[in-house]
Amino acid sequence: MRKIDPAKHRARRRHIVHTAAQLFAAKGFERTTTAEICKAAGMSSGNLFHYFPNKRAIFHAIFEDDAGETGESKAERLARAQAGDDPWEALLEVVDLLTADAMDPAAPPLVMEAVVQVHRDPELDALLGRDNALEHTALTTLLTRAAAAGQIDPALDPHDAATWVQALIASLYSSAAADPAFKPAEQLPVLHLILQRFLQAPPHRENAPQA
Amino acid sequence: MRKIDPAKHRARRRHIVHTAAQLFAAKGFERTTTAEICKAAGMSSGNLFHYFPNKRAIFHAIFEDDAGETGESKAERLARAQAGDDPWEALLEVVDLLTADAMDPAAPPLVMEAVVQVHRDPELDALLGRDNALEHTALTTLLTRAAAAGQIDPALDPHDAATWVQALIASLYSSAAADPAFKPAEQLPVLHLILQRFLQAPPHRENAPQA
DNA sequence: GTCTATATATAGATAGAC
DNA sequence: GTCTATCTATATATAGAC
Repeated sequence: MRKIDPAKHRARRRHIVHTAAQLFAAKGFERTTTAEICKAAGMSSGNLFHYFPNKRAIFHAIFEDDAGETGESKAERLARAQAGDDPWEALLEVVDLLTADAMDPAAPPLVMEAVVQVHRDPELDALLGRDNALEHTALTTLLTRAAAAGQIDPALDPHDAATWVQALIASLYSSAAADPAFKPAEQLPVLHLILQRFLQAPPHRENAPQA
Repeated sequence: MRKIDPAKHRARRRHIVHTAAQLFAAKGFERTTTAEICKAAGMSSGNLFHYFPNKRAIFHAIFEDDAGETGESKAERLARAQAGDDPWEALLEVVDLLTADAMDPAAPPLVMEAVVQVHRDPELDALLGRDNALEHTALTTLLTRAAAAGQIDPALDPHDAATWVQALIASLYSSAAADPAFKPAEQLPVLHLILQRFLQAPPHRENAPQA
């Protein structure tokens, strides 16, 4: 029986998405032409549009949370990291998970491109909004648990703090995208330091600077 | 004598730039057409290109540091804020200066758009690079002085810390651009808190969480 | 599934009258 | 300085053969 081979089809899609992602990262969405994608992926225009209905769909596919052949999806890994017994340790694991992608040189420009496109593309907005909500919920839960366990400043609003943890992680991407000298891997320890000092309960102190 | 009126010419340019900025913020650079800018600015295509050689030049003009009719340029205000006697106070003033623009709803999307365009536009890269270097130098100087005055953690590398202060400020823009629920004005106190805790010398503590 | 060829649209920029 | 009219290029997407 030789119907269509869905595995082959998926692999071909992946190849297109991967090729296009490099181009989108380097040149942006609108300045990357479908002709360039075709050439880089080694196929014709007619064939490319056999796999995707339009250019935008290729961009969306970059951000879809597919599990890959071997590993878990990001949502699954997030759930697992969140499940740890020690809330502070679990928080650090989640942070590591969310910062890992920043080491891929293509990721920061792609994320910036997505932020810019999100206003003009409700479908992408929904897609990334779901991701974002998932992360925010995980962080809020962990921060609440960490506060209850006396590991962080109980005066912090967990919801606001989670938003800022996300913002700090996003800094890794935006700084890398804006400045080639900024290397996420090198800056990770500083990010950890900032998170620790921000979230930690401040002990009593005498000579604090006045804000 | 009725030569050309340079003041009128500048005002007309400003009008175009301001109009275009709103459109670029809402729809991005490439998806905003010169025809739309013409219509919104109330002029013809022929006339628009009498003021600017091309569309990109309009975008550049948004980020040029012109003093406005009345006030100082941003570089001047930065120099003044930097000159204060108390380094910590001066640092806060510089931070306030650099966060002020984030309250304008058009600014965050414009900044994101600029980050994305900077890779494809060496001229814009140079323009924003100068700005960035100016701010970084100011912050590094102040952080060095503050460390010498015992106001912040002397173990921090002033150069790295300055980079992160900039990253934290940039968070205000990128978070606002990515999430409509994020209001920079409301989040400013949290930013100050993070800066204070990050930069402050940490006193000795017993029950710190382990990183 | 893959190709070649092309329809269709729309953009940025210019020419030249007033 | 401002306009109308238009040139030229290029992009996305489709049609239809193999």
